[in-house]
Amino acid sequence: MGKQVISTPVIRRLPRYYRFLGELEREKTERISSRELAQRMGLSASQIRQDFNCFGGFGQQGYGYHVKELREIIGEILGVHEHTGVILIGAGNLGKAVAAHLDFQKRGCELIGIFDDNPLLAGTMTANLPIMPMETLESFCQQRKPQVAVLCIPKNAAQQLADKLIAMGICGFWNFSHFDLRITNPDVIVENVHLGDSLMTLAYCMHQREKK
Amino acid sequence: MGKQVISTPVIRRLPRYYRFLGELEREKTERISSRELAQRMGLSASQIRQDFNCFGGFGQQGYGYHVKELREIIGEILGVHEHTGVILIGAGNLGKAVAAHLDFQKRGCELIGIFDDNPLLAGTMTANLPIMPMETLESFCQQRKPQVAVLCIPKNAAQQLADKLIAMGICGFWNFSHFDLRITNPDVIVENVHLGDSLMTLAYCMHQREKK
DNA sequence: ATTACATTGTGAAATAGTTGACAAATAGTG
DNA sequence: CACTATTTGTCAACTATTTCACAATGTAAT
Repeated sequence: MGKQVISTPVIRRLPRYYRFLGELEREKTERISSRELAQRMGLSASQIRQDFNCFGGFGQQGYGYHVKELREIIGEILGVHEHTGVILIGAGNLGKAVAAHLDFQKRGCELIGIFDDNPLLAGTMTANLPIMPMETLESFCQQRKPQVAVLCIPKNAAQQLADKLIAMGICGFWNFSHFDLRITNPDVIVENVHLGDSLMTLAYCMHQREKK
Repeated sequence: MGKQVISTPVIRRLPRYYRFLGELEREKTERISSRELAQRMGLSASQIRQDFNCFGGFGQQGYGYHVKELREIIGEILGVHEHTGVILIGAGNLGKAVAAHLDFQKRGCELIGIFDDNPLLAGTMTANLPIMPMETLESFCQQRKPQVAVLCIPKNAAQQLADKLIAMGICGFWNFSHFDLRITNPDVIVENVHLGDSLMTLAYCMHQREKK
């Protein structure tokens, strides 16, 4: 059984499965069938079976899936027990909110440093970490070797900074700047969060709705 | 030429086209071919032509597209000149950041009210708006008739609040809570922003990368 | 143990989305 | 004006993704 490549749509559904299974676990549900889970998640049962089957299939015929076991397996696939080092750059409104709002540890990441070029912020605490000046970024990366950078910076600074960060050993970006990074190195992974695009999509749908 | 339905992937690309065309306009570029735009955006030229053609095609053979004109048309399609009323609920870290960080007006929306159930926040200003107590939400909706609610609240409060908001006339949600709303009414539009899922997807890709 | 029922895993069919190819049209040039 | 180089709009081919259908297998009840 050679290792097939998992398609992007499947990967993007995994965190959602993980979330729903967490809910079920909290509700003390021990088993669930693809049909029930499908109904709850608004998917088709066959899609769920197909998805799980990409990783080998962990159900039992005539029974369904063990909620706890299934959640653990998906957690393992997602790597929730990893400790990927993450730094966050730009401690403005959004940067602080991201640092404070998300539990990185539950998601296989560890936020180990926050940087901002505003000297007034240096030393203030966010998410139990002191905000550090940009001058210290390079030596920090040499010492601690973070792999992922969260970019919460204005769009005009993004590309230049990203290039520098790659030179410092960063190989993954969680990009909140309203800018699409041009990364030539195929080993560098970029996950964009374009909040503006998301809002515009909603606005489009709202205004289409009106027309009906 | 009957009006076909535009597929979701196409719609989701529109804001990105709009963004890139804005950049080109700022660079004083007057015309662009699908080939050049494709290269810049990392898409195929044929996809770009196909996408624009959903709305009728606004290029000129042998010339390409007028940047400014094209941007205006896409802006019109997206409804950037609309004034959809938006309220934001939950003025924590994330709520404040979203309110302050995004230019709603440029995207066809108008942020007209911010609400939070913490009485200590009542009256403090965010994004030029006073934070209002939740008790005033209903009368506010009756008067101002907002259509969209941004949910920046804990996941356990989300479903109940969403139901109430629908009863108050809200028909679109921009949902930042780590919870998938169960909305039965097909006329209500939900745009989820699951930051946690996005981070997990990145984490998955990072840890797959390692294995190679 | 036997039987009836439920539910998975899976290959095949159907649907959706992307890419390729080219005729038709226009721009630009001498 | 005639000719060449571009580039769109569009149909068809291709690829990816989802859904369907059902044999195989296990559960649960008697």
